[in-house]
Amino acid sequence: MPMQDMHPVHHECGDCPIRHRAVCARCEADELSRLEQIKYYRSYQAGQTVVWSGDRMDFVASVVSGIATLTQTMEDGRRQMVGLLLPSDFVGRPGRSTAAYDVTATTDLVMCCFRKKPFEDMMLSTPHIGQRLLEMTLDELDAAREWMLLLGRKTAREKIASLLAIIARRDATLKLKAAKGPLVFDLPLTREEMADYLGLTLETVSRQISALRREGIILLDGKRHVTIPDFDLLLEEAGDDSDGGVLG
Amino acid sequence: MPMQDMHPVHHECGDCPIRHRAVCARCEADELSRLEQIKYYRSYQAGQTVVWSGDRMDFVASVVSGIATLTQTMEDGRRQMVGLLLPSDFVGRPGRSTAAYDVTATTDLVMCCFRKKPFEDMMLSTPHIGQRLLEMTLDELDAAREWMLLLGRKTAREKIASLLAIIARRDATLKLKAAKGPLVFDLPLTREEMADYLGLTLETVSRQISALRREGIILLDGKRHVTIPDFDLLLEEAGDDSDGGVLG
DNA sequence: CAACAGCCTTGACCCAGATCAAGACCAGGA
DNA sequence: TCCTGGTCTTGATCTGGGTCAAGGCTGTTG
Repeated sequence: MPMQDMHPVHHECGDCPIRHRAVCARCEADELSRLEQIKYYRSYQAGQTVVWSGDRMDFVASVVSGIATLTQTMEDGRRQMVGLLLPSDFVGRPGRSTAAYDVTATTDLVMCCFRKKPFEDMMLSTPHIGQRLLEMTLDELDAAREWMLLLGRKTAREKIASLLAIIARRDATLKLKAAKGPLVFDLPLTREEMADYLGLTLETVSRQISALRREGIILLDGKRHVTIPDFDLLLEEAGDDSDGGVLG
Repeated sequence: MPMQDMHPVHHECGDCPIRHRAVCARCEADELSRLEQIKYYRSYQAGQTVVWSGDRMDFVASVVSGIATLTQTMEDGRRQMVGLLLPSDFVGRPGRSTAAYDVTATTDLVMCCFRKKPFEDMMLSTPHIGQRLLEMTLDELDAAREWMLLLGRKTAREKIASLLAIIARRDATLKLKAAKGPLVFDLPLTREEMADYLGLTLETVSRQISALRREGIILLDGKRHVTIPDFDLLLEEAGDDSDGGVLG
């Protein structure tokens, strides 16, 4: 086993199986080494497609670095993003052999993969992993339902504000930053990708971002670099009551 | 144990824990009797609220008969349905003590409940149940993602056609009916509830249903009784490519 | 350097679906 | 029997966001 693939039992690395760091507290060296044996890495360049909907997909994976999206496309080309995968998020479904969505790398992407069959075997023999996976899936379901409220009932302005809040919050979480003070980050999505996320056109996305900038709710440096001087102000525009975190 | 609560190991009843009939093939009499000991029934009238979002919820449950909905509401009253629960569907989240959504009975409803603590204990000692729950949650996540495509990108007409297709399909499944021939069923939702499902207003729902009726794609007897002479014709209007089942 | 390609912005106009309003239908209660 | 309230339909009008079109900005390639 190469050096960089070894780590202690209670490691904190981002490439662990199904956010493995959260499981480690109770896991055994034995489990870990079994996971080590079936894992491998894959890298993709920004814009590359990981799998197409309907393709055979014989692995599950977790995002190590970079950002990936899940999208659905109708025959006439209308697209809807249905998942946004940030580092530590899980991709793939145990018990299914073909991908249900297009998976695309929107930035350079590294994933930690597990061949499906051995992974499923491990799930059977190691209840922790299944439990952790259930927890993560339930979180994703909650996020999807928050997203449904956004798609069905929010205005364009509220949609943009919500998306910026989601990205800002997740970015702050990843950086382990304190909640207060202005938030600064780079948008990981193009205007078109944001439109696909929000059920809008890219023109509307552009217009609403310009409006928020004009009104001082966000600051823009270039097209991607965002500063949020007052997060509460942004949340007000988003129309959220609960400010529970929403993820991909 | 009262007579009506006893059943053989490979029963087919609809009130079983987390669609228990699907687990039975591999479950033991022992497990079953433990489940029997922690289960109880609750009934609600049409229109009654089961729990409000934010309320304490110390049970998980599966729908025995009738229909329930999960909805989210914004402060100004905009509502979005985020789940439609038909018989055998599961409600509640292990590991969370308050409800995240309003749960409402839209028809008379019977649920088979399990107090949360003993249910969670059982999950730990009985891997089957956790596995089955993971499977069901993944199905729900897929359904939610299909729903997101509907909310974000479909026209009003496509939304209505999709909803009718979903209800017709699930209804046929519950009745174990053959796929061919005209489908006949009663709409379990008011126009307003359909609107909340689809991210539309009730007027638009009404107009689009009228349009589909005028064009012979559906037949209406009264306001609720629907006949679909040709299911494929309906699917065409729905704009679906995959005709995989979508559920609540 | 110019030419080009991606990405983004802004304007002008249009239309699907929201909003506002009026009434139809139907079941239940007095 | 007539009310009454809930549900549904239909019409008239309005508007948020889509569509079409014309550039602007920036980085890359020759």
